[in-house]
Amino acid sequence: MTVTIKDVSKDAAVSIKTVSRVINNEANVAKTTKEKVLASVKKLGFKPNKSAQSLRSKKSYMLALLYDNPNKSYLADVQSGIFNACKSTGYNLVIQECDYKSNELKTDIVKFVEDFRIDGLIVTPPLSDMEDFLQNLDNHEIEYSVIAPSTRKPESLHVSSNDYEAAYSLTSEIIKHGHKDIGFIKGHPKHSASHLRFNGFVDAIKNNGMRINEHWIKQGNFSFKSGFDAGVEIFHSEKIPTAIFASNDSMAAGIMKSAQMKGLKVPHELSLAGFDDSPIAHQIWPALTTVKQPVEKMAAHAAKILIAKFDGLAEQTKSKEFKSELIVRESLKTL
Amino acid sequence: MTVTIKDVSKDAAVSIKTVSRVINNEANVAKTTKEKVLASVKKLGFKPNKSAQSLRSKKSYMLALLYDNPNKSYLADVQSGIFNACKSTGYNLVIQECDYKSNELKTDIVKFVEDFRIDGLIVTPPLSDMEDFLQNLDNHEIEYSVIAPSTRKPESLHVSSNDYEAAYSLTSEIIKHGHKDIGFIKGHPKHSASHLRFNGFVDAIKNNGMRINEHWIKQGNFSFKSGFDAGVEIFHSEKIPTAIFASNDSMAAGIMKSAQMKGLKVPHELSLAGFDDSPIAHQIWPALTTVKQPVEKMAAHAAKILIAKFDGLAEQTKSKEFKSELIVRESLKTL
DNA sequence: CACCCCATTGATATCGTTGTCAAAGAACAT
DNA sequence: ATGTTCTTTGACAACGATATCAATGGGGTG
Repeated sequence: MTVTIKDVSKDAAVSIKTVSRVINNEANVAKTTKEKVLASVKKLGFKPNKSAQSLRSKKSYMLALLYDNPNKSYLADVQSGIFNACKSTGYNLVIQECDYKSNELKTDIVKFVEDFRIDGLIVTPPLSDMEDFLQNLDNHEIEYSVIAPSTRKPESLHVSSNDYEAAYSLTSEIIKHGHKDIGFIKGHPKHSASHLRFNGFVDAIKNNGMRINEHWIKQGNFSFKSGFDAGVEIFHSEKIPTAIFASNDSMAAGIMKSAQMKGLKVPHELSLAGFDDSPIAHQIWPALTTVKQPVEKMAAHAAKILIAKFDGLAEQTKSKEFKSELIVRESLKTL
Repeated sequence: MTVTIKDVSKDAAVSIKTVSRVINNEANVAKTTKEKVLASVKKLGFKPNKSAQSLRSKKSYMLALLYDNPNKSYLADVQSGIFNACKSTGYNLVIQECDYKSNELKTDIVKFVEDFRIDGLIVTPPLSDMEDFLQNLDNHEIEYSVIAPSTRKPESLHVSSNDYEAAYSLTSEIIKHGHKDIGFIKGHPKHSASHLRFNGFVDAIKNNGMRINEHWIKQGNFSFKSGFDAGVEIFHSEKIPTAIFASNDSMAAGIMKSAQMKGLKVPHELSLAGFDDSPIAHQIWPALTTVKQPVEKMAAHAAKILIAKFDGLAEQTKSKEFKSELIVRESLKTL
């Protein structure tokens, strides 16, 4: 038989309400009572029944992760971070794929939250960049935590990364290696990270007294293929850059493929840099110079602050910016 | 306010028990009554409260996915398949990472299942190959469905793939391309797929009247690095093969890296083949010849048969073998 | 000492379902 | 017509927690 709150109350010789108070860490329980109850809980191996708690307290103890088509390793890292944060909190995670282009997205998600009684959402790019989508959640009083949003009110829950600074310093690093002709592949235009990374690149170029060559700036969408296509275009032109900075690793890998097909040797004739430190970055040769973001930690924090808010731990409900790490690998060569 | 079974019963002018019968598809409800109730359910937009159902029926409606360190894209595919299968069934998924080497694994998982009242498990390699682990689940009357197990009793729930046949036909394909000197990198020894793939390779070689060169058979563990190391070893020897078949794509990519570092041109001087059709297979150049398994479909089926069993749908509770697809890409060249 | 206040505790109702069991009526056999 | 069985239905208890609200008692205040 499973142990219930009743068994504990009998063992500790208190009422079930007092046991409930103890396991919910409520105030106004005498220290001795609390200890007595905790001893019984431990002795009997009591675990509160989630369904009963949920039914009575009208909380589902479920978070949902909203995503639209990120790369699989990013998604896996995000999930893994959230799962770790949920562990031992009693919260669980469900995963919900979305279509950011859908007209019904807003209403679908509200319906989803209501149908499943989801307590809170964790929103990832590019949904995190859709101001009206987030506003709609606010209107329906749905709680959420955003990963890497473009702009957010200070009181909203969010985690961000220093994309601009990271792109700036990666660009500076490329320049330090002697490169003057540098191409750039932009990311998906709906992701705010795309713009931050591009701005970091542009400013680093300008602050080093160099100029942008528009022919070497291509629009991508974070996919391998878009990188490949951009590479084909660039290598087709008369003069080609000595280095290309792609807004993520998949696109950098795409460029590498197009370069190699063209017979261009990386890094001897072309240096490359990516962003994200995805698995592919070190599974190709030469390995990619890139920027590693603590995605897992960011996701964990996003979940943590959301749960902290539910549990009324105001002091732990702090949005935060995470620092990235520059990783220089073989694909970047000194000219 | 949310709509409850009581509201429906009032609207349909029946008892709550009858509504319950209808939404649970129980037998012995008159057709007209059923229609009446369903109309009210639809009209009011009633959704049963999971917590209440769960509390009363002692089912959690939660499945757990057990895994130990697969590659992220495999994990993502498995999850995605299961989530799709769960959709509209009312079941949810939690993800549980395991350490297959841990001594406490068996007891930990039993405890996990009991603590969280998990209804059933979906077990992936290499846990699916640990006969004693599965036996322990049987002993504790824990329901589960296994993905790609080595050997299973016919009455157990499992999905499998034709690893042996796929490896056999990929090897035959390599031979058809004129290769006689073929190396092989084995996968993780604890995964039954490793042995199936190796056996398929060996038999294809023998049935084509050729011989295995032991120097070109290396033990790997499915990781990129193990492939790279195996490549370094092989290319170090006097005579090198004209083709290498690695038991998965990561290792094939590792070999490609070691080949390229050695100055060996793929595929002109060395043909390569992998297995799994991971993203990396077509994100490197030349793209890998490989075998694609319908991982997502397999995982979905594993979940489906488990849920079908819970719901008493015996006829849908059928284990199944899935066929793989050979994908020939640039890394395999005719000699 | 009388009073009030606040901290602590418990009895009981309640959340929204499903399980139990019995009743009512239809159908069938004798 | 009567008894028996089967189908259909409902009243009410139960699942295991939290919420409400009242009771208790110790401590401080005038």
